[in-house]
Amino acid sequence: MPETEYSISDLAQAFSITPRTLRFYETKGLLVPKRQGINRVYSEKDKDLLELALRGKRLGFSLSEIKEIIELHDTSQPEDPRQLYFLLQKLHQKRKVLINKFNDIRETLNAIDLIEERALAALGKRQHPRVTQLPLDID
Amino acid sequence: MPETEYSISDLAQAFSITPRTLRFYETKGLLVPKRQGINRVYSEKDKDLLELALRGKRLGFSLSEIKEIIELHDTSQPEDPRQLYFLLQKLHQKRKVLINKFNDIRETLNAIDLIEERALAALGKRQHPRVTQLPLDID
DNA sequence: TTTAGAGTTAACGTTAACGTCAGTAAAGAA
DNA sequence: TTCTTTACTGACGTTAACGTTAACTCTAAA
Repeated sequence: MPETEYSISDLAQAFSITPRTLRFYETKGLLVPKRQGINRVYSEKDKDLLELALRGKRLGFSLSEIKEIIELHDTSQPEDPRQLYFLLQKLHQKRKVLINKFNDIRETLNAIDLIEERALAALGKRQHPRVTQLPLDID
Repeated sequence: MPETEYSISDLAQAFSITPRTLRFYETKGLLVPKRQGINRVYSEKDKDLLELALRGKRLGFSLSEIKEIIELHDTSQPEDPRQLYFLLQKLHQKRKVLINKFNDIRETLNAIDLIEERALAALGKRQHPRVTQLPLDID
């Protein structure tokens, strides 16, 4: 299979960002695409990393935090077993941060549910409680 | 019960932020505490709103987005039923945004699980797959 | 052959979210 | 009364994450 490749404006359009953003991410070491002459050529893997990065942004991670995750991705085949131990520890940390964000979401949803309940009650529309269905705490 | 109140530095310490941040939020209309003379006096409700705001920040919401949520909170007892309809619609929107973030978290956790699996496999430590336990999609 | 379109680097501009500093005031301790 | 603590209001500084503009190159079509 002939490995699909993308121009800078291809990716920009696909993810509703600007070429400037991609160039900026490159200066920050997030996505470093190949070059054909002077032009940037993005691989499928680059595209995946970009998707990962944009998810991170939506979750409020800074670009340097996102870079850390991407670097974990790159270091996932370490020669030194101590490198591996370090990697696993880092992964565990990131997982904790994400799970904290998850709990923040739960509690914010609870707050919203509460507002809705009070609003409905204030109108006498004694409706079944809305309660957004999410799982219990994890740690 | 004598309604607990807080000074600006009380709240700052409690949430590991600076007084400057609280004053800044006030200029943005997020938290507008009472005054005793010239000094700010925060109520229990102010404290709750601050907690809500900081959760929002951790989830990557901007201060103006956070202000919207707080305003929903304030408008939750509308006189006009059309106001109520508008409120319910807004609440539904916010819920969607939060659920999108939730799905972003799930997928990022999946990516991290994948890195760990590959790292462990690369070491021959054929361990039980880590797979972070989170619920399925919601919409 | 000119010209339109897409890409490049370099440099300055902008906005959000505070940090920092200067100068002032009130209130209690020494 | 002087000193320290805590708070206040400007006002300017800072950092992250891009936006915008300028000046140039390279194809590809007219």
